[in-house]
Amino acid sequence: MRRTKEEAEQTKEEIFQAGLRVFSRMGFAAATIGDITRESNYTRGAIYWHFKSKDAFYLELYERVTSFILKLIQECFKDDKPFIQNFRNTIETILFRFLEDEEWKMMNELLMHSTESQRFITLYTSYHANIYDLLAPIIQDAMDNGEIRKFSSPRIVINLFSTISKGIMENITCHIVISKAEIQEMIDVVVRGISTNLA
Amino acid sequence: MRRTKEEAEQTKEEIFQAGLRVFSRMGFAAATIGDITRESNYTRGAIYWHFKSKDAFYLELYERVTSFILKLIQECFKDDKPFIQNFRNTIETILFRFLEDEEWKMMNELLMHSTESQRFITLYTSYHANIYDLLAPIIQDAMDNGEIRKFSSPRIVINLFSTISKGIMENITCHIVISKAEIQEMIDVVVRGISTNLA
DNA sequence: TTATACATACATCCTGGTATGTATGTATGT
DNA sequence: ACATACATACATACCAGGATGTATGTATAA
Repeated sequence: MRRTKEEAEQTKEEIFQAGLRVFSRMGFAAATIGDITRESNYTRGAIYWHFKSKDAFYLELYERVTSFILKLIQECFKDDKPFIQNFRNTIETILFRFLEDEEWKMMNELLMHSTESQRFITLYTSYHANIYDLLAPIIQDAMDNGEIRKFSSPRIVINLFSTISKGIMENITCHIVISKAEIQEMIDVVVRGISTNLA
Repeated sequence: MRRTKEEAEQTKEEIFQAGLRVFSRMGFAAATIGDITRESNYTRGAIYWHFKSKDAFYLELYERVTSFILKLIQECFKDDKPFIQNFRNTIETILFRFLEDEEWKMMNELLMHSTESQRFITLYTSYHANIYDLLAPIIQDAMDNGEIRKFSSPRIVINLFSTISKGIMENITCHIVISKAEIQEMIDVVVRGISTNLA
């Protein structure tokens, strides 16, 4: 039953991939070792041979994913093109790849730990729909008035609205931003970005 | 042991509040009914009297919180001031309150289901620190060059970078945005916002 | 008295972790 | 070259703890 070193490496890799899928799909707490065995077609023995515990597994996976993503960002900014161009390129690369590359998507979802349970995504979607119904006409007016630039849909502005709110909240939760002044600077950027004329 | 109707309502409210604290702190999967009993000083019997199941409890809490937040947004946009002013005001209100009002903070964290486990927040913080170390000098250069506006710290731009990335990713996950064109429009807003000159 | 508003006790299931079994690669002495 | 001893790479079985949900007990409002 003993495999060669290469085979064992392969096994660990398969378990890794299965763990990635499971954790990104279900979140850390909801995911069980049993889920990973089913996803990987290996047994608990294999998983506990390669990883000390569920925590350790998650940590290793997390670290691996972060380092991978950091490397990508690093490479995106390596060119000595103008900053703005690099900035735009990097985000586009990250996001377009998120649309197309399933593994990349899972890696990022793991980092965001935002889909704690797929079961509740519909909840959030409907919440967002409510926000949309509320703000869409207001934003449409503002676009028609020429107060803000004309976007393809009010949804763009609404998404920016919720994105920036949630993003800053999460920064606060993780003790990254704390001052009101900083918050205002970040809001200013978006306001300036959607305005027709500069402040 | 039977209470009056008002007392029962009060009990349910206390359980609600305790559930809010527990779910926002630990996430849905990790939180247990036992945690809520300890937080509320009521027993499992009380909780299962007022709520059909753990799922049902969470759903009711979620709905209650979303409707509360929606109402606040609604009120913020009620004034017929210029849109931009309302927009800025609303986000500021939401975020400043997030800094100051503990219950408000918990309600939003519940919606974000972003703090699945407080145990791992340090992980994310350190990940963010790595991104900071990587991008801070690049952004400082761009500010010095006059390529982008001078912010109080490179952190502002970095936070915008990660905020917008994660925000759009989550929109994709929840099937809210899907086209590349929409993504580009959103990125454009931030790029325009940080640029020294308009596109 | 009866429905209510809980508290208590219980039944069942599931999870993480561990102990054990076992087949096989691999290093080593001869 | 080859037998042997051991480490490795898992699979299987098991266990203690804890989780949800339910059944039951009970005091009291109505």
